[in-house]
Amino acid sequence: MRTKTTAGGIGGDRHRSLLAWYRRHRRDLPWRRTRDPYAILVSELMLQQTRVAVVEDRWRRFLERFPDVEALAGASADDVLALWSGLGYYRRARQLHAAARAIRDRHGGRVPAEAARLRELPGVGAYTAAAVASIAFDRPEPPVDGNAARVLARWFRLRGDARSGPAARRLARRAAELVPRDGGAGEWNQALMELGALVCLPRRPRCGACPVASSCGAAAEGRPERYPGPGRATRPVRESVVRAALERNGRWLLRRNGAGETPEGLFEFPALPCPSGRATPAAVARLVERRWGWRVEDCRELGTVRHQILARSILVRVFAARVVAGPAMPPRSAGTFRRVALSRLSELPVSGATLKIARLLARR
DNA sequence: TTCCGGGAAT
DNA sequence: ATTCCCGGAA
Repeated sequence: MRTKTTAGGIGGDRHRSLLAWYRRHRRDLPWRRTRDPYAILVSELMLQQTRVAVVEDRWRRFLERFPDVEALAGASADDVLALWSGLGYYRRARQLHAAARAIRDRHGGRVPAEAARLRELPGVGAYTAAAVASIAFDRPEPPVDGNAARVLARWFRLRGDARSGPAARRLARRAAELVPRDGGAGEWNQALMELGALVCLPRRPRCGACPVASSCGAAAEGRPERYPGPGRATRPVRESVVRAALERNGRWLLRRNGAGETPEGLFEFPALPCPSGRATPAAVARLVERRWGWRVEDCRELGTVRHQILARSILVRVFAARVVAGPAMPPRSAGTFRRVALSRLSELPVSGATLKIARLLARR
């Protein structure tokens, strides 16, 4: 049983080693160069379930477009979603938008500093509330993200599902014990998460480079990758779908997903109700005409695109064709369509799969 | 080519 | 317990 000694307590050797490592090795991320709570809130919302490398560029563009709470709160949902295109989990964008409006309407336009108040904002859970409170306001709150959970699980040999249940509670308690109470909470929390991101890796931890390996329980056991415990259980089911890229006068027809279709409200190349295995250019051309009334020429299979929607792994077969006759827009019952040039795709909210298909079309 | 990591809401 | 996505490591 590891007991809490002076050396291991707050301000002791463990803290000093990790903080020294962090100051030396921390990545120069754009949101670490600002103290603006709004900018930090945006970064944390984006970083939920999304890697740093992807978020970096998106965060810059998002803040350029919506530099403060007021700008975001006053924006349209479509504009916010357009800046989010390809990031996935589009609910986060709607929630961030709603959070900005709540901050404007209920907090006088200032991001609240209390974790409890932050927690009330849409899209802000326990982790994000603690992260913003500590990083932007230096409150002694302990955010436990996947990285911190893994570091703590190994450090203190806490096994089990880190995402919920008793193991998650033990991790939260440890994190709360460790966070400095009189300054430096944000720095400490980021150090813990950075260690998880750079050194205490899920599969092949680099214990040789770890500043706290000498006090790490899992490293002492020699099998650190066994912590925290079992991860995802189910394997994704494989599916296949056919989508039509229809061009008319240099513009492509996109359909907006309706209620119940995911991702809801985003534009995608329209799907066809065709058993993917039997899709041929002729069959696709026939379906397009029957479904939307468009007569097409030069129908051919352009290629395939893969994407994941949680439990499903979807293979998209893309057929491209030129519309030569038919209505400007299909009947209302077929959904909402829009004609858009590839160069203007970034102005619309679109899914990642749509961006992939657009890349396919661009280098045709 | 497959596999895996990563928060919040309901 | 289930739903939401994507990119990069293996």
